[in-house]
Order: sequence, then structure tokens, then C-alpha cells
Amino acid sequence: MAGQVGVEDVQDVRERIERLREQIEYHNYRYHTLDAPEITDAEYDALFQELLHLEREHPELASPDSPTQRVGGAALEGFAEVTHRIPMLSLGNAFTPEQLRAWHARAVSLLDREVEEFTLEPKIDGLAVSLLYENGRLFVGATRGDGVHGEDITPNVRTIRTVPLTIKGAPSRLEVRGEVYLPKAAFEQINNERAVQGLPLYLNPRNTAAGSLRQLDSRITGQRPLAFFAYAIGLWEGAPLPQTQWEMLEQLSAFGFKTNPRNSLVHGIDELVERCLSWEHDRDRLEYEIDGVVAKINGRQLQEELGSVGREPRWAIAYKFPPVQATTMLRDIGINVGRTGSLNPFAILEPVKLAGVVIKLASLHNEEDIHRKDIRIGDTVVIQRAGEVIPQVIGPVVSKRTGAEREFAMPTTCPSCGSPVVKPEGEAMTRCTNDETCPAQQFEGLVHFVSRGAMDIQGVGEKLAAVLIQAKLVVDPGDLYSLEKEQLVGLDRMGEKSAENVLASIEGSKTRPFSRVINALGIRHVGERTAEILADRFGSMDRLLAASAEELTETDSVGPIIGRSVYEFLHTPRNLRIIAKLRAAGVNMEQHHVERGDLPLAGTLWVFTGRLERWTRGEAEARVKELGASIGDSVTKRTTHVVVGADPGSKAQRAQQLKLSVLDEDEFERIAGLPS
DNA sequence: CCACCTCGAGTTCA
DNA sequence: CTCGAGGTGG
Repeated sequence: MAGQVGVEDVQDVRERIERLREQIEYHNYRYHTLDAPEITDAEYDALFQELLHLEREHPELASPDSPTQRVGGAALEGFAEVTHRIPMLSLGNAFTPEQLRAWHARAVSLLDREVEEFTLEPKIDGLAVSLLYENGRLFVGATRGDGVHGEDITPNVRTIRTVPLTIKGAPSRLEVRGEVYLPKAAFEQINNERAVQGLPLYLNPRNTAAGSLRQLDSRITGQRPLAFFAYAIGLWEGAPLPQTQWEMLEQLSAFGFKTNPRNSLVHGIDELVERCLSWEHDRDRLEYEIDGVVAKINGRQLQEELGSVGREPRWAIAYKFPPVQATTMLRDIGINVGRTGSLNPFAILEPVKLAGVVIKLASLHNEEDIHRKDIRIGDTVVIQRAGEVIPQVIGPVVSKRTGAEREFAMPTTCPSCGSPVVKPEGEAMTRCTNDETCPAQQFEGLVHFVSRGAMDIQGVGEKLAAVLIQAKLVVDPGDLYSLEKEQLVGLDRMGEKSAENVLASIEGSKTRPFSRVINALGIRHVGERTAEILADRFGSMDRLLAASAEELTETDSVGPIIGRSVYEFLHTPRNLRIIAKLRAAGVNMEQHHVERGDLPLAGTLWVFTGRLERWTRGEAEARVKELGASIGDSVTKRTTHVVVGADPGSKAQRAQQLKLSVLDEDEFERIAGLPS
């Protein structure tokens, strides 16, 4: 410290500190609330550092309103109770458009006049909080609690950047209500970090936000990028209240709060219903989770006339979406053996209804995933069925444990054939060592052989494949070609006609392109793509069989692992016997060369997303392929055309980001021609 | 050696 | 659709 400081100097410092606080809060507001920063991060940091420095030199000038206090302070012993002067009401729910209309009809009949104007606000899945400002300064922040009594979490809410610490032009007392939430991206990042550190994962953004807000140590809260949307005013003393909900939202913005930019004003019940339904469709596109939308009758006069029933106002209603998560009991963990011999655990669940379907099974990826999430048999688990259709087990509800749960252990022998299993160091998958006679692998191998991307044999699916193996008519895919009608008739409700159809499909598969034949063999690390590359490079089965391991490895996109895998496959007696059977049956064994260069779409790479009206995905892909194009399944820099149909996935967004030309169905047809 | 891009494999329910 | 893992290029 530099000796005695004069009175004038202190005055200067005080002014400088005040000025810095104002500037920093202003830029905070520009950045977090308006998403429109005026200065660079470095300039902001410089201001912040200067303020920190001055406050440290002059502790007597410290203030809880200072932006430096947003990082949080010392831990508390516990939370004090706060009583809400005006109770925080809950909302009635509507789950269907009919219930929404019934709510409206009731309001109309009670008021005896038409109700036309509503606000519609996304219902963020977060935590309701109350912020009390006295003379423009944040005084108390509290959780909703039971609506009457909440907890004092003032130090924690101070750390939220979108919560103003001071407001200008406010009435003497003002209580603002809103939702604290954690954006999806931040939730994912926190979980990624926890995964790296081997910590148990959080289940969803809401729980994480709740946990963060109820930290006794506000420094931890300060590290979580929580955000706040204001949606209502509770207490308001010293000025007249705005006359409509919409004006109230505008007033909140004027005070410096962030209100949801997706809030809207809606006219008429028909439009309201329509907008609720479209929100349900668009919910996954938001950067935060919502569990519904809230409709409020706009006029305050009408609101007051309608009043409340119990804890629920009659002038507002939450239109709730079907939940995307549910909890249920994990009864057991089963094991599937895949085509490549991988042992894949799956969850056997107490059936539970979620998003309109009853879920009994869910995938569990691999052993490490189960242990990382600390999932045990008998646990109550959270399952999710979000943007994807496939249900996932997110994690256990640890608080529901009884002690009777069992830890999962991967079996040491294959559940299908009893052979020992191996889990190579550093790999995630456990594998069965018996790739010759393991029934599960035989079965999956046959199913792969007949599948669409391989030999495409219609009429032979999982059902018939199982029957054929069971009856010992087929041991490997080569046996399909020596099946006779008499052998099929009588199997599993198979009549003459079906048997003939099956045989015709098998016959038809003999002319599949050579690349499909390679793919059908089921060589490890060789799929549709690599099979095409190998077919192009070697041209025929004979040349492929004659290729040395080095020649294989020198092929583009084929490295040592794939090369070795192909070489070993082609030098295993069992596989050579299969190839011999296929050849004897007349299956195509060479590449019929196509002059790729002069086709109109040569060198283009197409990606399809969404549903087309007049084409199936497969037809459309086949068409552009005939014209020389390649097909990609994710949008990358190399993609040249993106065709977007109805209900597109994330690919459409990515295409826009990369500024690629996006085609609709009509434009697609102008290039590719009409459907045949 | 690492970061990025691709590919392969497995995945639910009706 | 998502994850794991192979290939490639810096």
C-alpha cells in the first residue's frame, strides 16, 4: 500500500469505481441480455481487472452490488426462509387442444364477453425464482418453494449474468418473477467435463440448474452459466402497474431484464391452439428445454375479474407437451451378440409410457458406459426419448436406492455359444471369440447378407433367417442358393406361392453389383462405402483374392487395420468355401465398369434429409447415383447438394451454416428428373 | 502426436 | 441418431 491517501484521492477513487461498475454492468447487459456486445472481450476484461484491483486496494468501498461480486462469495451454513408477500401461484394444465378451448370457453362464460388477446410464452423447464428490488437494488432472491415459503438464495442469483444487480427508474419496491435455467449446450459441456473427470453425470438441465442454484457456496453457482428470463411482476409499490401482460413484459425489458424474445401476442383461440401445436413441433430446436407453453389473457382488467381458484389463476394456463423423460425400474440387463461378435448390453425395463409409446427395452451401449453412469440392476432410472426415436437410459436416480441393487458385470462367456469373450486393452467392446460357429453371429451374418444395402433379398428377413438356421437348411449365406421349393414349403406358415417368391428373390440377387456382394460378405470394417472402394480398385473377386496385404493397404481410405481384416477374411477356409458356393451359384463376381466421368452429376456429393412427397429416400438416392453423383449421410465441407424435404433433421441447419445450396423437392426434380 | 473427417455398427416400437 | 474407431493430413 502506498502511504497515507488523501481525502480527495479517495473521492476520485470512489468516482472511478462507480463509473467502472456502471460501465461493466452496461456491457454485461449488452452481452448477456441483448446479445449485442459493444466492446471486445479483452476490453471488458481490462475494465473488470481495473475494478477488481481498485476494490482490493480500497476494501471500504466494496459493495454487494458490484459486478465483481458475481463470482460468488463464502459458503453459507444453510438457507434462510423467505415468505413471499404475494404467493407464487402455480398454473392449471392443458394437455390437448380441447382442454385449451375449454379453458377459454370457461373464461368467456365467466366474463360474459369474448376474450381475444393472449400472450404466449415458452414454458422453460427451469426453476421459478423471485427477485425483490428495493430502491432499484437487488435485495433478496428466493426460490419458489411451496409458493408461500421459499429459500433465500440471494448470493447465488447475484452470480447470474442476466439478473440485473441494480435497475433504473424502478418503483420503490419491485418483485420480479421469472425462470432460472441452464442452456442445453452448457449442460452438455458440464457433463462432458464430468465424464472426463470420471464423475457421475447429471440427468438433465433442470436438475443441474436446481442443484447449481441451491449451492451453499455461491462460487460454484458462479461457475455455472445459468440464465434468467423474467415473465411477471409480483409486488409493485410506488407506481401504477402496466395494463396488460404484454406491456408488463415490455416494462421488464425496459428495466433491463431479459425477457424471452420468443414470447408473442396472439389473437383468437384458433390462432392460440395452432401456435401451441407448432411450438410442440419446434420444441427441440430451442437452445433450452421447454415442457410447454403458457397462455395468458392479456388484459389486466380481465385477469382481475377472473381471479383465481385455489392456487391457480383462471386467466392463465400451461399447455403441456408430452414429457420426453420418464423414470422406471431397471429390471435386468440383457446381452445381444452382434454380427461382429460384439456383446451389446441392453436395459430390460419395467414398461413405462413415454411420448405415446410403451418402452420396455433401451440400449446401453457398452460396459464402460454403464459403469460411468453408475447404473445398477434394480435402480430407478431416467429414460429419454428426445429428438431421436431411440430410448436411452440417462442415469440412475441415486436417491431412490434401497441397497438391493446389483452391479452389472459383463459375462466372461458368450451368451449365445458359451465361448470365452475378449475385451482388448483400450477398446470399448467385448467380443465373442468364436466367429465360425457362434449361432448369434451366424444369424446376424445371414440377416446382414440379405439386407437392403447388401444382396437385398426380399422375403428373407429376421423371421425366416431364424427358421432356416433352426431347420439346419442354411449354415452360411452360400446355402441360400441351393434351397429348393420342397424344403421351404411347410416351414413357418410358408405356402407354395411364398416359397416361389423367396426363391425368385434369391435368384434375382445373383446380379447385384459386385460392391454389394463384397459388402454382403460381412468383412469386419468393410461396409457399403469401403466395399465400393474395393470393387473399384480390384474389379473382380479373383483379383481381390490375389491381392497381397500390402496392395490392400495401399488402397485409398484403406489403412493397415482394414487391409489386414480383408486379407485375413479372404484367407480363411470357411470364407473361401462361402465364396465358392456363391460363385458356383452364379452370383456376380466382377465390377461392370461405368464411365463415371461423363455423367452429368459426376463429382457431386448429395445429402438427403426429411421426407420427400413423390420419392422414397432410396429412390431419390438411386436416381442421382445413376447420374454419377455420390451420396453422403452427413453434411460436410465436401457436400455439394443438400435436398431438404418435410420435417428435416439437423442436417438442414448444418447446410445453412456451411452456406451450401439447399434444394427443395421441385428443384431436385428439375435436376434429377421426375420419379419413374 | 493430434485434430478432424468418415465410416461402420447397433439401435426402438408399431 | 449416436458412438467408437480407422484413416488422413497437419
